[in-house]
Amino acid sequence: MKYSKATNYALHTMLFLAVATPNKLVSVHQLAEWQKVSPTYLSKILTKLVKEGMIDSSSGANGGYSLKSNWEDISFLDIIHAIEGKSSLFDCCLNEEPECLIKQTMLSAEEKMEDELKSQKLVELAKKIKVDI
Amino acid sequence: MKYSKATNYALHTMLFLAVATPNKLVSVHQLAEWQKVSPTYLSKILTKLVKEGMIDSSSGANGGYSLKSNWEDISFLDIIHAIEGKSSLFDCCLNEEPECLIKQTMLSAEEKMEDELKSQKLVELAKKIKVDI
DNA sequence: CAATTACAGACTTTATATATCTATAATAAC
DNA sequence: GTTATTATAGATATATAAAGTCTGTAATTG
Ligand code: SF4
Ligand code: SF4
Repeated sequence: MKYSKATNYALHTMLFLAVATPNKLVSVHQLAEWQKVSPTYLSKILTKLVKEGMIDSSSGANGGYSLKSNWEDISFLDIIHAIEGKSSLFDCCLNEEPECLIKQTMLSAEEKMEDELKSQKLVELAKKIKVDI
Repeated sequence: MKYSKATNYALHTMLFLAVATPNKLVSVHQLAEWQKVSPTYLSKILTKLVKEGMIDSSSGANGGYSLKSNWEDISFLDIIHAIEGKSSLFDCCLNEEPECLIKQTMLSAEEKMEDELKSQKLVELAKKIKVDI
């Protein structure tokens, strides 16, 4: 069980947009070159973020991607959910038996991780990095 | 990102051993039939648990698997680690940059989940289930 | 010895992640 | 309006890992 590389690319891209160029448009070409990944593949990933309403895109010359105006609300969990989906990490055969203790335990542990990821806002990381620089 | 079915089988098996027959030997045949999974596949999984010192096995007629004497210390995390391995869920290209904020955030969230899984002991679940019955 | 059970390794199958290729649509610059 | 630039979509391909099978071996019991 691992986070996918796609999630990794999404997190890095979002932090890049937040730190380096909070307003300007950045092309997938730049982002892909920086992360050493193919532009078409990264494009697929970024399109998911667009559909989740986290970033804007514009076609044409000097087009690219930019954070949406409400970007300061975005958490790590939002980004991860956009790429990995929102279903539980624990799949059991039948999702009947709501009071099953195994399921409860696994879900509650997962919730602890999600709570932490939800509390980590992109904007806070971006601020810290800017101070470092 | 999902927990593997193997982890699911391991958790179910351990709880079965803890609840139903804390002392007696149970064959993989029984365990596999109960979980509707092939015996040879389940056998592979249980061998991992043997190697991690969580259960004992004995060959020969009337052989099978049983919990080890120290089984009351076993947590969910122990079982999961035995099957999924102990490496982090978050893999980034170079594991340099120890102060990287993305990595720190992901690892600390994962730690929250692991802390919860570590606090959930098999024996406590077994007790609750026995009371229910 | 014969039956039963765990263990080991090679192998196959299936599923998913990762990546590529090609074509289309939108926009800006000229 | 034409051309260059950029995002989007869908089909396809490759790589990797999970899931499961098959076969043979070792250990134990009776
Ligand atoms: S017993 Fe619980 S964990 Fe297992 S399959 Fe049923 S609901 Fe899921
Ligand atoms: S920047 Fe941080 S998260 Fe990204 S690859 Fe480097 S260490 Fe890993």
